Amino acid sequence: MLIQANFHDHMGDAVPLPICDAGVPALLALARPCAVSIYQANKVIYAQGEAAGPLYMVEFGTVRICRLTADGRRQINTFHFAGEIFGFEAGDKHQCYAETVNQTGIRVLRPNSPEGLGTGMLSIALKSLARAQDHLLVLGRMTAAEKMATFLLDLCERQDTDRFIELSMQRNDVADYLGLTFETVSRVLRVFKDAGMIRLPTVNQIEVLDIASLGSIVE
Amino acid sequence: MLIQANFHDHMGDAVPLPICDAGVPALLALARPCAVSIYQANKVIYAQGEAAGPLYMVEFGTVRICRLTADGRRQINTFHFAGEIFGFEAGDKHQCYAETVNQTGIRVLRPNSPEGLGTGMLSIALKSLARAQDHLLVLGRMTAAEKMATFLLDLCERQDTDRFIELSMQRNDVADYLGLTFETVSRVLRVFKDAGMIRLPTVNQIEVLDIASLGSIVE
DNA sequence: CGACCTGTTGATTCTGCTCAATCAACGTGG
DNA sequence: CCACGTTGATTGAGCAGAATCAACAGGTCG
Repeated sequence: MLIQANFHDHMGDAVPLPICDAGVPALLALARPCAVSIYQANKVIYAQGEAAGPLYMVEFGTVRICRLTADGRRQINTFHFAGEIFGFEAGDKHQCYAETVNQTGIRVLRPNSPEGLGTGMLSIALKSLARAQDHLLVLGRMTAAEKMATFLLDLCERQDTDRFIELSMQRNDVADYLGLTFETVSRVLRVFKDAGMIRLPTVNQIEVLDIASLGSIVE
Repeated sequence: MLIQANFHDHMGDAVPLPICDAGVPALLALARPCAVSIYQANKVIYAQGEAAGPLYMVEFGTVRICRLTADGRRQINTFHFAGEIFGFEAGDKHQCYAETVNQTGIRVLRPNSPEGLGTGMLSIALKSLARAQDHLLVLGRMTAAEKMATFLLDLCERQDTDRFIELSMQRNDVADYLGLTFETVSRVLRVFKDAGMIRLPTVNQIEVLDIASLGSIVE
């Protein structure tokens, strides 16, 4: 079991490990291979306002990219899972902050040419943009049930399963991702369960029983 | 006055004009200079699902980038004003559609190198991403008044004024941009007016009387 | 003039939030 | 081993903010 660490600790306590396996995607051959750091849960990878620089790749675990309002409300823009890349910014400062959700391995990608990773980076940035645009529709125009169904279907796709979802984040994170409260997340899951669409074997597992019905909620 | 055209007409009826002024920004010197097309209001520039290809630059007027849910609810992701560039996509198909809001001049930018506009395009894509991320926080975690105040302040910045806003879009567009109904937009504007923060000389003009108070709503 | 469109305003409804109690899982310390 | 505290999840009751439904006003165009 993971040792739950204090919430807002910084990356200083990450444990850098000299793991350098050769299985890095071809896209990223341009970057200098770097060690993987292992972070415990709820550790800050970079903070809002911090100087932006390197890119990061998730080796295992889950990362959340967040923003806060002045009075502390939080919006999670995206979750990143194994194999995904994050950390690019328009300006020279991070306007979002990145944290680990659970125990997570992160590889730093330092471009070895001054102008960055070039074409590969553009393609990744455009994918991020597409994902953000998808999410705008969800946040702006969907009901709680539609948001939740969209989220579950997205997880199914990204975890490459049509039945068993491992939920690495907790209700609070899901709520802040979908623009809801954690109570509403809980209630909607119950509705889906009562409708026979899902099962909840444990708190962190969701078994999808009727993917078609979930799909029909989103339409 | 503009001639209001039918809603979902396609770009076939755009009037291509052979205007080729030399004032194109340095960033875009890589693109073949093209003619400017003049569109009337509410014309489709590209449709959802259509093959993505060229970039577009707004010469004058306003463009909205939209998505629809299956049952017709609309989310406007961004508005684009003069000088701004839009039209890039992650895949080979447009996942959003672009329409003119009012009479608008659009220059098509066809990259003359096969891999596109390169570094310049990355920088533009990252700005779009940053804008989308800002908007996620607005849609997910702000109240109607906060959304509206954020929108007005954003318009002030982008129109480079701290008093007189020319509102090129109508209430319905603002609502679909902020994830509200047009009635709510109307009501919130009235609240701001009654509070002495703004004046509404005409339906399409907003004079900001107390920018500090607007700012304090957003915090 | 009448038809239509956009915007404003009012009345009512309802979705999702707030506040609060309870429960289960887990760890700690006597 | 059990009492206790903590944390995350569930559930309930009541409320509030925004949506919906509806009426109406002002402007434009045929």
